[in-house]
Amino acid sequence: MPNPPTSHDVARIAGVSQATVSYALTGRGTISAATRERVLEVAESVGYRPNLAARSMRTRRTGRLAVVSGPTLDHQLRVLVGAGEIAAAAGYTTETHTVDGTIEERTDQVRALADARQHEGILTLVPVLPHVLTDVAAAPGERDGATVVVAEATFDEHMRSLGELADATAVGVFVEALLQAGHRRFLHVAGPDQFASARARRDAYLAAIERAATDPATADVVSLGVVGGSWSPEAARLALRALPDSAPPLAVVAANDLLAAGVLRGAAERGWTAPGDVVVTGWDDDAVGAYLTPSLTTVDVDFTEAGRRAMQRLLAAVRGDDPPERGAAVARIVWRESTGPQRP
Amino acid sequence: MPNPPTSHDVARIAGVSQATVSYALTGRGTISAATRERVLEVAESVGYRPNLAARSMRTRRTGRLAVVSGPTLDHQLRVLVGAGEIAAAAGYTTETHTVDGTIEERTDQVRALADARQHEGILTLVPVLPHVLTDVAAAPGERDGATVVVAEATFDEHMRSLGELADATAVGVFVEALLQAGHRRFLHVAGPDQFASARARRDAYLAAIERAATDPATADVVSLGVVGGSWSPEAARLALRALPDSAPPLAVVAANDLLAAGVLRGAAERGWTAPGDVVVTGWDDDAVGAYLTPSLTTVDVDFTEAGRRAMQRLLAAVRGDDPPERGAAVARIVWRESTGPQRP
DNA sequence: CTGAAAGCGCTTACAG
DNA sequence: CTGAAAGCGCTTACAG
Repeated sequence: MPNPPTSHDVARIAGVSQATVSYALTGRGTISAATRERVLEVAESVGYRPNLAARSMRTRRTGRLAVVSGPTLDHQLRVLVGAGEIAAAAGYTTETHTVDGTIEERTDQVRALADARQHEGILTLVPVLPHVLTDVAAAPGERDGATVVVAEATFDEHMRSLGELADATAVGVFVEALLQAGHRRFLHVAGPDQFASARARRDAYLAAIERAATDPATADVVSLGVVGGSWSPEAARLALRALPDSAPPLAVVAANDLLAAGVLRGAAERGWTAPGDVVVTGWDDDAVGAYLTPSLTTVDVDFTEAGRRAMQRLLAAVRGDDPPERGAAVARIVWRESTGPQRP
Repeated sequence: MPNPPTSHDVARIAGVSQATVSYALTGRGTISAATRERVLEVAESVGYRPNLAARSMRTRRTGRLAVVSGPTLDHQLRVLVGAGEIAAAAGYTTETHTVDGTIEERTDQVRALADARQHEGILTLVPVLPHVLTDVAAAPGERDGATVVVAEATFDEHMRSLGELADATAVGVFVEALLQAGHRRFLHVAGPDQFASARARRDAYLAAIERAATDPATADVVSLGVVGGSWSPEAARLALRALPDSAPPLAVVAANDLLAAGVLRGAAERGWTAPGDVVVTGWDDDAVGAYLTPSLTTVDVDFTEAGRRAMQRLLAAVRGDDPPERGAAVARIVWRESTGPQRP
């Protein structure tokens, strides 16, 4: 068969009109059960598949969603899996688009994708400026049929990030537990400032230290400051090397496991023991981290679940439904050797 | 504007027929430069975007490609980035689909995707049975307009895997270099058998040992066998724990960095030094691996480049061109501390 | 309950 | 060089 069968072919074979075939497949018109069954049988037997381009032209629905990610984040594949799962269950296909550059450039690229109107909705995993985002509070009718754009992480008016993956409350838990265990000298190895998650963890660290300083029981806390500013473990290693000999005993809160690994390496190179002279926490539950010596205390983030939730928010926006309620946190602390024997 | 402008709207404003607008945009018909320019100006000014569903219905081309991946492989995001880059440059959009299950189930899922005929081509990164793959040697005209399916990794008649990412020649280099450095006792920690790459590395290990045994200079080589069979570092750690006390000095070829980390941990737990009692090699150039103590000798795989090449093969097949020539290897050995001071 | 017909927005021979 | 017209394969009021 040179061309795939169309609804006309099915109609001819089933001895009905083409419209009847359409009704049988969409289940929309009024049609007798017997006719529907016969049509569906014929459709099945000839391997009929509706031409989605034609359907889309009539319905003005494309059934396509786009997920925008950055070029490098390893964990985003898991987010994509979760998002794709939910979208598929709702009858949508998802396409992945990669954007890069400054936040303005990324925003422009998302805007261009939305203007192409090929998708019913766009979920962006990379932060973009809020002006491209759809006002989900507005009635769907007021949206001009424009593509709905929803972000996993976005910025509030203070450029603080919002979104599941930017939740940094575990940092406060780390600091408090380490204070409880007797630690008083702290250091934060931060990620790059452009990353919402990195900023959130840094801010949470500074807030936790400030809280500790205010509490009479821990007023003798001292922060050696915030170092780093990239996801490079080399920067973390060098930061450790640059510390004064008097630094230990030291508690380091690293913005992720990679930086924590750099910290451990730097400490080892100076002959500092871990978790003796230096304790350290990471983030992401990197698979290798559990097999470091000492194994890494970290935050296990359920990226797949975060992807599912983000997609649920997008779907709700596309349909004009109320946004789903926020679920339980997707982050869970995993205590291991790098913070010493104490557990909260 | 309630609906986006169509070519009719542009035609009306520009004072030409709708067909002329189409010619101006596709650059296909015979049309005066002046008219074309005027039409393009109007199109630009009203923000005209061709309706791709309508275009697709006429041209029978969708401009869409699909990339099929598994649900878990972290590195595949980089492959996707490379593949998407090439596809976008060729004017295609790429969609990501995830399949799971046995090889038969995955094959069926790819088949269903192809049968839907929504894509001009499908690139599968997960191995599938060869019968879904398009015979790229056949003339495009003989393909019935069916969706072209190309695999990154596939199986030859001996179920050996083919494809950039299954190239395991670095294993032979590891074994030879370690033999040269005086090592004679070897162990392979294998990945899961379902993975083409894992099988390729295991086979390359066995072949290298056999070669060494044949060579008079290294005939005293002894392999303690092949252990493991999953990507779990825990399995690797336990494998080390299960070794006899007499195992060292031992050279371990692990199927990836994660397993190598498990090996190092297991060795440390037994009080074996690395790279003294035990040397180990990994694979993938995991970011944390470089900061382990000892840092991990590994294989840096350019996943993005592998993705680019795979997509180039798909595009060639879609267009009916000859497949592109195989480029230089995408894998590069990175020697670090875990194999000791010797370098080949 | 079923069918004839219009129309979604394009591309492309064909006529002028 | 330009336009009128057909048609890609659907969905959906509307008439019977």
